[in-house]
Amino acid sequence: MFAIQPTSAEPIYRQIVEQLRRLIAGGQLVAGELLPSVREVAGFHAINPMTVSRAYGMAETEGLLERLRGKGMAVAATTRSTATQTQRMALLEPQLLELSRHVRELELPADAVLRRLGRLLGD
Amino acid sequence: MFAIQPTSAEPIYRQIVEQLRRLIAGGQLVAGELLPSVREVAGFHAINPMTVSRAYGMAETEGLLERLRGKGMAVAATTRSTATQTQRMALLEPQLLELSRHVRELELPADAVLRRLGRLLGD
DNA sequence: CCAAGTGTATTGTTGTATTAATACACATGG
DNA sequence: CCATGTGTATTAATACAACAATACACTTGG
Repeated sequence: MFAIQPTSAEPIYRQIVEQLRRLIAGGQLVAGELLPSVREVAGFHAINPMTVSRAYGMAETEGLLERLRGKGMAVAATTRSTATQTQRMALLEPQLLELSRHVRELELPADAVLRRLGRLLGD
Repeated sequence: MFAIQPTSAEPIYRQIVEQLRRLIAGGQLVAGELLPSVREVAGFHAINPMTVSRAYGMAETEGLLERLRGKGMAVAATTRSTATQTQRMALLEPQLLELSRHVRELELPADAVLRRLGRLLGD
């Protein structure tokens, strides 16, 4: 039901869109699957329904979702259920670049960072 | 002279503050060192002097910088020149946590991510 | 058929964040 | 001494996010 942090600086509607991008690319949401309704999500997180609608609308424009009139929003059929690993890695690239810039500014040794990340990734 | 991207969603003043935090913690800016003046930075990047001043002001409040009246801003003397590696790693932690959440959502294998990051870090 | 469920367009309001424009107080240093 | 350099207080302009309250078009399912 989406991990939303209403306090974050990241706008809520964008948190939802970006999460949709990753969950669909990763295959945790499969083509045709019906999403929780705008009012469900809004009620659960105590946010405005229009905020969720906005996120869904952007995801539709992006081709991630499609609107089933009267039923709700579903994962678009045109989306190949799971993107290739290379495609999924590409979604991570900007974040990795920013991270490595920060590592350099902090003058941290690469292996220490890699060890810590490895542990976080459950390895 | 700071790496600023005026187009980024990240506010300019915060880009500066966070960069100061890392450069000081990493030891690339040493205690007592004089920073480029507000107008120098603003002119160089074609941004408003007040934006730079705001960043400097916040860094002073945070104890990173101190104001030398009539001369400018300098790296605070109280700052131990270089933080311990553990302290520097802590500054990276939030970013690592967000990254690992995205990796899970994308269902990417840990070793692929670690290999890519390793390459970006110059191995 | 029709109540109840979809998403959404519309309008207005509120609160906040960011940046800009301007003018000011102050210290330096030849 | 005073031109020149600091940083900054103040005010305003702009944009954006989120909320609120409706009303609407549509489909489903009993």
